[in-house]
Formats: sequence, structure tokens, C-alpha cells
Amino acid sequence: VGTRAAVKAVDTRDLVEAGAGIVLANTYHLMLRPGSAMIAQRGGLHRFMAWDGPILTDSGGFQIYSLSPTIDEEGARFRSVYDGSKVGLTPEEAIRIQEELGPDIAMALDVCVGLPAPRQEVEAEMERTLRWAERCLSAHTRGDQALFGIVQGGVDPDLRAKSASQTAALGFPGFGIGGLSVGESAAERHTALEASFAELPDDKPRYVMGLGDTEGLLEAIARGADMFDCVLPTRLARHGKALTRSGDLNLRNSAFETDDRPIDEGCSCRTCATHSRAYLRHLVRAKELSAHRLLTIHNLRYTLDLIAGAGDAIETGRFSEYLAQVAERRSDGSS
RNA sequence: GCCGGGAUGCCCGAGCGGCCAAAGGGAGCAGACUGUAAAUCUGCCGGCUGACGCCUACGGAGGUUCGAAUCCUUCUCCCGGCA
Repeated sequence: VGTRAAVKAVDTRDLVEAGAGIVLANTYHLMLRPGSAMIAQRGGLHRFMAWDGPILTDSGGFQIYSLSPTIDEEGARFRSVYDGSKVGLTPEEAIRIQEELGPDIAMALDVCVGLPAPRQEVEAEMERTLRWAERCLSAHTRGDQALFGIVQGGVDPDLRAKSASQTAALGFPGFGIGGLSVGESAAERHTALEASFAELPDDKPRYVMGLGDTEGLLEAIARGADMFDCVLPTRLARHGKALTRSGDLNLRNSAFETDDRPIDEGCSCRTCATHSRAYLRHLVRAKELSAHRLLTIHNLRYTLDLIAGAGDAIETGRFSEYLAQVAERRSDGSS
């Protein structure tokens, strides 16, 4: 996730090394700073941020959840997080801006509802998301850019099924599953995923938005998910936490003071190849910027390896073994 | 030597008769984080205890007072000024 056309603490070369296949950027943040026209003038997002691989932009739907603007049928009215000024975002605007930004995949503007929420509200916003999806579709003009619709409906299987089938009927080339990882339990999420996937075409990508913890990713893949994005690997890195095959590590903990092992013996990232837990713990405690960079490099590699491993396992028909193996190593306890 | 200022919990620092185990930082120890308002936020943080509570504490000693980190005397050390 590179919300502001930058994955925090690393550069595009680090992303290539980590094995990143796609980068996400954000419509809301980029329209306010530096502005989509400014980026368009510089040849679009790819050239601007020097990333040759695929780019996806989120529409600003998540900010409708996290920044709680006022919403009406026309669109959302925000206060800019940068200068407090009033800004509006409609489905048409979200598309226009994303066409200027120039990602390979744009997302329809949806309304993401935090959970738990009254069914009435979840249903109303799911319906609104559906209406907005149509508007996004008709506003979309760039043939070289894919536009994904977004399934909402909270954790209610019926609402999910309706949202998925109606969104699918609009003919999008790919589908985001939104409104998850926003307060629901794992079991509720699984129900929502199953209900959504059942109504989506098998030959088009299914993108579970905002999901990124190890167990959550594998459970979603097991149910048919193809794509993900998540701030967790990079944010946890900045907060001193390292993800590993044998459980996650809070490197601030005194347990690592004299631990000379790498974060993860099985990891081939540069951080694990060069630095000990003891050193990294020191960097974290000393608030050295390199701690952010080194842990981000590792957490990205860990997460991307996990996903790549799942892909390999699926291709060789050994996915359930893979699932069991990952779960066993992680539960065997950390350290 | 004289005059003035000061010594507070691991560190810095507020308090200036009871509401003080003592504000606020920092450090330390844990926890949270999922389409990034996040290099952020939360909790604990003298000792014993699950808790009530008890004990020890505001440089040392002594005193005033029902009651002192807070007032007085004296000692020690630190800082500034004058000799």
C-alpha cells in the first residue's frame, strides 16, 4: 500500500526486491496533494513514482469510512485532512480523478461501513454503493484502464449475495470485496466472503480489500480470493513488529535484547540476511529511521512470500498442506 | 569569607501546611494496529498485595503543628554574584 504514491519507508527498488506485484495508491489523498492534474502532467502515477509495475488506486471509499464525511446520494463531503478545507467526492469525480492519475486498475466509489453496524445502515449503504457503481461505470471512459466494482453488505450473507450478484451483473472486469477487516470476527468475515464469492464469476479477479494478516489472507485464499492490499505489514514495521513464519515478534520486547538470530531463519530478505534481532531491537528503541526501512523490507517480503507460497501450493495441488504447515509453525510459538 | 538561589521518585521537573506515593515529560515494561488523519495510540511504572490496605519516601539531623515535600534551626553538597 502506497497511499500517497509512496510505500512508507521504502522506495520502488525495495518493492521490486521484495517481490511486489502491484502497488496501491489513493484517490482521496492524491487529489488533495499533490493533485491529480499535477500528476497527469508528469505522465501519470507510474512515471511520477517511478514504478513500472501495475498500479491500483482506491477510490476514496475507505476514507468515507475512516474520515466519516457527510454522505448523500450525490457523493461525500469531506474536510481535507491536510488543510481543513471542504472537498467533495462523487462517483463521477472519483472516476475522473483516477483516469487522470492513470492506474491500471481503478476502483468504483463505494461506501464502506464500519462494523458492527445496524443491518438497516449496512443495507442502505450497500444499495447506495450499487447505484454509485452504475454511475462510475458510465463515467468511465479509459479503455486502457480496468474499473473494478466493489461488493458491500457487511457480514450478512443475504446482503452480500445481493450486492455481489448485482455488482457482477454490471459487468465489471474485476471485483473488490469491501467492508471487511473493519471490526468483524474472522468467522463473520468468512461467511461474508463465501456469500460474496458464490455470486461472482469464476474467471474474474476477486480482490479482498484491506485484508493482510497471515491467517486472514490464507483463509480468504482458501475461499477463492485472488488479490489483497493491506497497510499492516508496513505499519507494523514502523511500530516495531516483525512478521515471521514462527509467529510475530514485537521487537521492542526485552526478550530480544541479546538475540543474535535474524528475525526469521527462513526468510531471504536483506534485513534477515544482514541483521540480528538484537540490532533491530536497538534500532527500534533508538527510533532510528533505518528500523522502519529494515522492518518494512522484511514484513513486505514475508507477506509476499506467504502469498507466493500459497500460489505455488495451489498449482501443485497442495494448498491444504500448506495451510496446515503455516498454521502449525506459527502456533508452535514464536521466538 | 559574605550575599543570594537550590537539593523532589531511574532521569528531568511541578508542588510550597491536610485533597501527595506526590502534576507533566523522558526512560523502562507490556498491549493494540488490517482498501494509512498512524515513525501512532493505550495501559503499567517506590515496595509488599488479587484487592482493601500496609510500609518506605521529597539531601542529613532536630524542631513547630492534630497534621510537614511544604514552616523553623542546623549540617552537608551544588549553582550564581561579590570579595
